[in-house]
Amino acid sequence: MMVSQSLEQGADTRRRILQAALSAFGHNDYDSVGIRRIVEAAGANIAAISYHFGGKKGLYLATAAYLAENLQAGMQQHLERIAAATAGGDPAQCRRMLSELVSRFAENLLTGALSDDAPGFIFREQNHPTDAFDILYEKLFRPMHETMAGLVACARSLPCDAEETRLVAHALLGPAIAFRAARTTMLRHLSRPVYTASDVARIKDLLALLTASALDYERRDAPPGEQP
Amino acid sequence: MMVSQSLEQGADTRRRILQAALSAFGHNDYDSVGIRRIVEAAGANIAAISYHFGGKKGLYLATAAYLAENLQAGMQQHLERIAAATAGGDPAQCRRMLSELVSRFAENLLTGALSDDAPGFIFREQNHPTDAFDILYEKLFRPMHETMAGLVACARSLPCDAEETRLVAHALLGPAIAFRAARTTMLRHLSRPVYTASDVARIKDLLALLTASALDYERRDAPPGEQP
DNA sequence: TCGATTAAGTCAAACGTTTGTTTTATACCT
DNA sequence: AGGTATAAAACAAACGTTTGACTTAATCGA
Repeated sequence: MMVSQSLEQGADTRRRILQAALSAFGHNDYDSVGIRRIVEAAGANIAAISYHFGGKKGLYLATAAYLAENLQAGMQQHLERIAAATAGGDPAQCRRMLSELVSRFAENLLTGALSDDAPGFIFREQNHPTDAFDILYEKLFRPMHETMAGLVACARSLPCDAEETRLVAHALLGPAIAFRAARTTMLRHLSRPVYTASDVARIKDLLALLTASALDYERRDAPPGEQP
Repeated sequence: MMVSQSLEQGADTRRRILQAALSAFGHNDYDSVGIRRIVEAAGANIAAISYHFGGKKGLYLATAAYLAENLQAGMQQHLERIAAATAGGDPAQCRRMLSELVSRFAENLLTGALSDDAPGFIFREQNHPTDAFDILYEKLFRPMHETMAGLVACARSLPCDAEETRLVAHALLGPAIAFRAARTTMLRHLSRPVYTASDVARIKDLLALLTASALDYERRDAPPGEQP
């Protein structure tokens, strides 16, 4: 246990501070969070922030990168699997995968390991973009959108980069976003303090159905039989 | 102009401060906004906040009430008209009104008079509810949700207070919310700095179609003819 | 292998600035 | 006179940052 104590001690402190910072910045605004509370929660010293991250702003950006990498790790496998399957080009399968992806996206937002800290960070960056937004966009939003757009394009026989494709892909993620971004409102509608496990299950199933049905927009007057 | 100068002067200062506070709290976090900047923008003195609102927290709550009243004023007419028509109980008409309401909701979020300031305020209260959330919920979220739930219940022949009804009503607002809450992301997807007028028009039309189509969830295998 | 040197990391203390709030004083109109 | 409103100044508290001393581990020359 004595080998390379100082070699890893710095990295450990860095990680503890990042974890504390993610929790703090996820639940409170940037200016509401004092670096004193962060280092206190991390069991470190105030000067550690200036030393390891160059200051509070540097810590914030490092936290964004830390968050992006952790979230990306939990999604990349699904996105890659879907991208591989999309190459086939079967619309029916793309519709199924779209429902599954939206459902899984909702689950990550509602019960994922980072579902407590990440949304607060992300939604703040949407309203008040800083340099952290670029990190989140490249590592999270863009890959997610590209995958969604690919599925929508396949399912609706549209060009991948068509404006309609992008709008639909974004809109289809809306319901899942709403259950997390407006969680407090939804919970008050349900007269409930938190989402229960069965709530999440019902939401997931409902979103899968709504997604599949919404994909048929502008086609409701078409013949009922399911053809490619 | 000389009558009751001091009687209205106080109210004027109050209103100017509220307007400046709404703009400030809508674009920046609570702790990022200094009361000195607010009174500077409002052309008032620092002590005016303590005098008129009892402090910064009192100003924030007053701003929430001010925002809620202004937003409510722009929606109540539509909600009342819809509520009156819903009493008829025609599912086909309810579906039409649902699409129209979602479309109008999106327009308010994207181009309304308060679309600059309000969303930032609202989304922050969703992530970090304070006493201001209760004000917003009672005056905005609950009436909107009740109307949506009523339309969904009528369109799908469900009880008004059924859990499914509430979930669907919330989910159907999701796409509109996504185009504003994740506006920065969507704009980057479109390689555009701001939504153009035609963007908003396309989004409105698309959301109306998606809403109508999504309402047919779990029924796609049913006979195509439209029956009550 | 020993002693000196360098670098990394942590720590308590103090820096100057800014925060929201309060106090004190001054006009203004009834 | 008396309440209303604004103004300037001062308040303690908290902010992010910096400083210099201290410990520890690794490196180097002899």
